Amino acid sequence: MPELPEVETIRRGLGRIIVGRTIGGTENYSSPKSFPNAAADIEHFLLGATVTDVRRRAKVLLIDLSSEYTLVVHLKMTGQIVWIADTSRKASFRGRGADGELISPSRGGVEPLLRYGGGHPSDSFIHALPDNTTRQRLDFTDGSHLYFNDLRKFGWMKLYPSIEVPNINFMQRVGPEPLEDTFTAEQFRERFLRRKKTNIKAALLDQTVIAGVGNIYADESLWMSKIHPQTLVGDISDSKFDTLYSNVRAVMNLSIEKGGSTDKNYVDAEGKKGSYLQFANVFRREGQTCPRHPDALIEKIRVAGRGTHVCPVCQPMPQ
DNA sequence: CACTTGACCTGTCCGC
DNA sequence: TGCGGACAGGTCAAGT
Repeated sequence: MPELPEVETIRRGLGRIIVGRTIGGTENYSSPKSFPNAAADIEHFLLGATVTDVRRRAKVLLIDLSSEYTLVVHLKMTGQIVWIADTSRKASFRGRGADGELISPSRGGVEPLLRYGGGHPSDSFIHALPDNTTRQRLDFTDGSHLYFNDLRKFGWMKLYPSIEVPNINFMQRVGPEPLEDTFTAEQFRERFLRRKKTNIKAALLDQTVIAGVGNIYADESLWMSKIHPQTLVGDISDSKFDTLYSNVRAVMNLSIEKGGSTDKNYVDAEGKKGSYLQFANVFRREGQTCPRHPDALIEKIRVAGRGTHVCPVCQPMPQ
């Protein structure tokens, strides 16, 4: 689920909320894979530690602790990290999501707190946590909680000594951050040209080429750039690469501005949905007209084993 | 080595 | 309404 903009949105929210809070307890909900550290490590390096920073690399969240350990979190497809205030106060919560949609207290709920999501967007709701997707709970000493929820159990969180984080296999292999000011169009093109014989969609999804692009932003940036997803990397001109470079960055920056994309499961650190999909041009819009070509209908095809959305007119199939 | 496919999980949706 | 199969935003291991 979460791609770079979603993880970045969570990072910003968590950074505002949990830095300075101290972890007093934790509980696993029958899913050892979701938090596989040994009990002794949890005891020594998690409990009693204070959060000092929340960082992001690619789609991975890095929660730094005063114990000089870092809680590394990968949400994979359906993971959520949701902070809930002191439940003993049973405060009702009412506010607006990033898309302006009213968040109302759950019907008759005893603890109408912040979790939002699951199910269809039109019947979004808030209910108390934990729920049946909760895999781990962290308890702060001020009475607030951080829930790690993950329907499909692909995601995980794991404690590493902070100094070891750069040596994790994924961190060694992952490509540069595409939104960094120092990342240039030339570097972008050079990285992709190491994958000349694969199609551009597979290359965009390959985290060792550049970091952070997933299925949504791959389809959106290719549509903006008028490139068919099955085009071989080696067949793309330098000027098209410049266009794609700009559009990958534009699409992900816009999504961060909109609080990310919520299709089914994604919520930010406060349980709110993102609104980027309202601005999407092709993703999940098969059968609708292309914004550039009122006569053309967006198609859904399969590329690199993934559902892929294209306009057959502005993204003509390579021969 | 470059590239593709299947596996990891659970839930939902679609066609018969 | 029930049932089987395909599919879902990510990554790795194992295969060609």
